[in-house]
Amino acid sequence: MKLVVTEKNNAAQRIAELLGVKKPKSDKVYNTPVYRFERDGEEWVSIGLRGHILEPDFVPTITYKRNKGWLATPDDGASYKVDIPSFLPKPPFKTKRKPFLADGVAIGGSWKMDALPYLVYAPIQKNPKEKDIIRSLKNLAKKADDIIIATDFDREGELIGSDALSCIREVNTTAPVSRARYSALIKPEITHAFENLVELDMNLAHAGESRQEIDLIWGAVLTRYLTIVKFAGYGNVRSSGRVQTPTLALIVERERERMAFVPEDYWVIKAKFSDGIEPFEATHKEGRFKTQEAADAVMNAVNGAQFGTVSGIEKRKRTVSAPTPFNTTGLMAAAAAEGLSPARTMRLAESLYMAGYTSYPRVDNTVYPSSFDLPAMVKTLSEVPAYEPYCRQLLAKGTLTPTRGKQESTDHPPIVPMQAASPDKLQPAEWKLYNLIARRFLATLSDAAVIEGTKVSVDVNDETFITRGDVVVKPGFRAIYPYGAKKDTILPQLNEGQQVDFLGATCEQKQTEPPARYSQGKLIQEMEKLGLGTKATRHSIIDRLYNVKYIQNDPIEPSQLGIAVCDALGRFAPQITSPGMTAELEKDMNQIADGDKTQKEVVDLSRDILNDVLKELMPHSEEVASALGDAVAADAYVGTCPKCGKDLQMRASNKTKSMFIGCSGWPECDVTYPLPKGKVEVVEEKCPVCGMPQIKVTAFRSKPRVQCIDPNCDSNQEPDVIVGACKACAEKGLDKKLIAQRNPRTLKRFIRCENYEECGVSYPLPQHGELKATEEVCPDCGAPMVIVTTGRGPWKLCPNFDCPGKEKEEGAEDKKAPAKRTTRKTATKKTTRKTSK
DNA sequence: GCAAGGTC
Repeated sequence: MKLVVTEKNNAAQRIAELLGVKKPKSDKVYNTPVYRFERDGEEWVSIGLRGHILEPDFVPTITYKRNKGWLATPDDGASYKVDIPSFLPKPPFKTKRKPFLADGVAIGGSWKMDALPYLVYAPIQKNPKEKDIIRSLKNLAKKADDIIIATDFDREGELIGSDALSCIREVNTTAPVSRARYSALIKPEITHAFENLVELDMNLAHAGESRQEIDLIWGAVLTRYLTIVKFAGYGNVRSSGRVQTPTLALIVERERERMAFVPEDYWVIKAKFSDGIEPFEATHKEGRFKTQEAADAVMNAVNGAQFGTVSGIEKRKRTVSAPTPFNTTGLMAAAAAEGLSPARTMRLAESLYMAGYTSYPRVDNTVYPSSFDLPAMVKTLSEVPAYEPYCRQLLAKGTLTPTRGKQESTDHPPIVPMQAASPDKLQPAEWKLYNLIARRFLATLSDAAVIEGTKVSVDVNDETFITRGDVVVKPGFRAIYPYGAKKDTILPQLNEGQQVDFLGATCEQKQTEPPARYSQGKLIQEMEKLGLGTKATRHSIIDRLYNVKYIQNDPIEPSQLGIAVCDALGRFAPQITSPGMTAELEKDMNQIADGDKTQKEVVDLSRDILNDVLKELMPHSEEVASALGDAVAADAYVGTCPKCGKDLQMRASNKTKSMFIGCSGWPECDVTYPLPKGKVEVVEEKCPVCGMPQIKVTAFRSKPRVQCIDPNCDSNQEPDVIVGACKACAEKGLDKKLIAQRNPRTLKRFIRCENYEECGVSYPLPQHGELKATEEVCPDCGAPMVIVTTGRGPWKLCPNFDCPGKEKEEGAEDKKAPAKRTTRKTATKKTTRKTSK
């Protein structure tokens, strides 16, 4: 039996389909899907892994024996000798604190300062990460006479394959192993790869493994250092890493530029004209006036004028080149403009690739390989009706000359369509992305677009105003690729010397703007430029920075903590804050892949460098600790406590983890304020009514609002509203009112009967928006209807969560989307939207 | 409780 090992399940299935003479049989081995098929009269089976199935970690314990030296004791297997440099003390250790190292030394899992120098040199073992898959793999491997590693064709793929092989070798030491290399899951590629099998490139796998080890060692040592130097409780990890820290540094650097920026005033003058048919606007030719005097002089000069004269019309044609082939970043940027986030785009691209519609989505290359049969690919796309006429035009041109991007590599071709698709075969979002990729491909084979720009000058009392218009005269690639194209701005038909009505001018004062903060999309592009992370990981790196609270908001700004971490590492561990470390690592990995260096050489050197870094960092621990402490306090700072004068801070409840504002003088001072649901930011302006700090609250899908933190402040008082009579009490002959009110402590708004103690009638209410009573009662349950007016307009709703009318609606919805039992809150929301006018 | 890299 021949065993094919792929990186993921979908690839295993697809390869089985493409290689098998008949449809492959889906089977399961210990819950892992496998695919059995027949080829050349032989039995084959393919299994997909789940990316990396092994994970590196430190050996948990090392031991020092007087006569043997340092020994590592891995989780499984015999202990072996370790090179711990002689400058590190041997036990028994003399430290000021309790001796932390005894004969059996826990280093791998130790979060103690004293252990860090040893951690730098701790040996690394590989632990199983996907136990189920490993079990299935071994089970199949026992029976295999031939093993073909068919993981993705890149460095990590080679590593994943070699990890799989080491698992296989534990149960099968003899079966020959070969490697299939392919860069698209299509028949010609796959058959070619399996008819031209090569060897697994162990050097390349070792290059990948050194990346894993260096990332782990540096990441773990620096993360543990930052976390314990100023321990802030479990769940408060201060992380650092080869990719995330330089990325953070980019954000911090941009913030510094913004802080150093001195804005300058300038003035812009715009004038309105009309040719008698339609109005148009023009800007004074000066553009930005540096002084108000200069601007005023122009305003005075044109003041009272009735007419302007068209003093010049310039027409100039310019060409816009066809776009270059898509690599991952190019695709993400173009898709972002169509409303698909980077993460979503990659998910969709992966599934299109898996289904064989498009080529491998994780590429840097932007140059088509010469092996591409471009006319054949265009012919394939002409099966899509919407592209057919354009494809015919392209093919009629004869030779097709594609555009080329700046990045050229041979690992994968740029992202291109592999077969025709149609909107009914794909999910809407998949089709959207396929459409983008297919049209982009056709665009790269097309002529440039020609655009005619018109510049019109209009003089008013010797002051010249200018307006511009654009019209496409030869669409070229624009005919098939409308993305990112500006709409034509068409000017009225004007002639030189023509008189037009002058409808007045306005002068606007503006200020020059500091460099903009990064958006997530821009940051990803910047990371790519610097070689930070991979196409598959950049988005998750940014997420990580959000999670450890180094950065906030979008566009991204650093927190004080983020700035402090960056400063501390920049001073004492500059290697980790610069993208240079990644560049060095890339070089080293290439040398390992080429056989010019060994994995051990590279990793050992990296350990020595980290050792030097740690020697810088450790003596400055107090400094770093206080800088981090101050930064955390600054991030949490809300204002001054009215009772004791200490700082009010954002805090998380120990029990519920929910946020509130509390005094830093606790437990001596017990001042607290509740926080409403949603995203909360402290604003600088104090409450105009009571002078307390204010917060900006952005609740889910609503506009932000600013409010005083003190629930008892007059600005937060909302009169109780009588919304109707209590039906339950009325049935008992009592005349009781239902009152909409807020809990003074939690600020939660709800409706309650004034006789609540006895009847227990209460209804939930939306927390925001102005509330009004109505005369109506709900036809389904008799509860009083209310109107809530938010930024999105007024809604009329029945507040009763258990209203039978809601059951009806939910029931109707359940048929369409079953098993969506929503929480109380969202259920209320859903219905309120429905019943809105 | 760490990293970054795969994949889901």
